[in-house]
Amino acid sequence: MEKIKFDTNCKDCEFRSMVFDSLTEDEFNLLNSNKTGKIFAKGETIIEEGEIVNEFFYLKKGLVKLHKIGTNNKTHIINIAQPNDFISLLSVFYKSEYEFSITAIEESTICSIKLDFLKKLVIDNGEFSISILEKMSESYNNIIKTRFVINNKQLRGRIAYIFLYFSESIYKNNRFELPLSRREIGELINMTTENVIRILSEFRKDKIIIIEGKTIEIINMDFLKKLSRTG
Amino acid sequence: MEKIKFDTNCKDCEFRSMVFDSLTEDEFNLLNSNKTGKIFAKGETIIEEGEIVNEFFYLKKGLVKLHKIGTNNKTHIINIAQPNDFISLLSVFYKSEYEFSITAIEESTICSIKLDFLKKLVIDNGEFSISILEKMSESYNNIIKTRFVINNKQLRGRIAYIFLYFSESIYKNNRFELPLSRREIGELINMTTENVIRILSEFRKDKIIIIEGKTIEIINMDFLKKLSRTG
DNA sequence: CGCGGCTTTGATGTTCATCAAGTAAAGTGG
DNA sequence: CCACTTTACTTGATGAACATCAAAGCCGCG
Repeated sequence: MEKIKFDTNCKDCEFRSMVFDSLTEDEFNLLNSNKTGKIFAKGETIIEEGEIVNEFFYLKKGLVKLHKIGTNNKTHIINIAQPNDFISLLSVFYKSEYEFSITAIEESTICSIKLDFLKKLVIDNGEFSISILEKMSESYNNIIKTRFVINNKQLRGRIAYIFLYFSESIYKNNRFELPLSRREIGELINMTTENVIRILSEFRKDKIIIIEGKTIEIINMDFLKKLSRTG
Repeated sequence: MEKIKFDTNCKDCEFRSMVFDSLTEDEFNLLNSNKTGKIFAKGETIIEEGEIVNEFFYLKKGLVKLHKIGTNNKTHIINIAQPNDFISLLSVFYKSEYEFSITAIEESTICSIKLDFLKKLVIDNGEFSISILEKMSESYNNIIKTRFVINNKQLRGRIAYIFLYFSESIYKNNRFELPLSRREIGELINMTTENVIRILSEFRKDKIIIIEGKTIEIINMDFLKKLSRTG
């Protein structure tokens, strides 16, 4: 089945101001005709690890996870990407194959540009190169820093950290719907499903959060913040 | 005390073929006059976390560690960089301050280029931009992959992995001198000093390695490889 | 309506960090 | 160059944190 194509003019896209602003009028029009927009349903695979890189993707709307199967045959989630993230930046310039799989965890709109065209833009337009370098550094740095922070915490601290992340960085709300299953949360912050659930129950009993299935409401924000800081 | 300056013509540098090859004759001559070479002794700090970024460093010779203090106040080594690595690439295009400290773990020759000049090269020369993007992707990818692999192993597997890394990737020899103390090895692969020592003793007793102070010789390579694979 | 995946709780065992204490090695100052 | 201090290395004992195993309820979906 053909994917639903999403069609719009890049002029209306918030991305323009972020990176593509340095493009000339001509380049911008070319970009417009070289891009494709697609909508992926929750759970749908966008990129499979090992696929040949010939397009460059960015996330316009929705939420996706980057993941990879470890040597122990268990899936690990490396990162959650939000709108405006360049989700395939991590492989594009280095490898001919994607290093990670990418899957939608909410309905997501993905725009893609042919890699050759992107490279041409980089070669032709110096300001644009700098923008891409900055954006790429930022993405990579965030991933490294986040992994670093998570690994420095024990389980309770990791749950606190990730809940604050959802609340503050993604949903900007004390109450939000978890886009991940308990198992996926474990995959994201390196712990077993059982322990995710156990700590959730503990937090519920201690009146730090209210749980209604996938909906989480943070009640004692201070406690979570303290826990996230100290580990 | 002024640092020893190391002076040579970039024409003779192996780097040229790697990245700077795409520069024009003029740009290359400018590079030559904009670069400085310095020699750092073992243990000497090259960059301190938080310092302002205004130079771009690459490692011509030697071995350095990238490290950072975690929330638990313990030092963690993020990466070991080898000759030809662009050791400050990770912060240059994103932040105005370095994210990590960098310290020489062997006598190291570091070449540096003023950041403004590097940015000018990127803007002016499209092919060079692509080289930098590729090199940067590679560095970041390696770090993420290595951290991923290490965290998927238990202690014995981590030691096996890191010894194979020293033996195969750095020293190309079954016998090598460890550039890190036992504590630093722990900082690199996330374990306590005591457990590093314990597992070293265990490997010695099981005739997998011979230890003479800092010198390690791998005897049972197959065992180490198997251990490194399975965890 | 039955099957598989997700969730939950409890019991058990393993892995690893922490604590303690001692030896060896490497700087440091008189 | 020697006494002194500090840092690195080593081993053992203990306990905490966490994974694993087991069992059962729940829900959605074909």
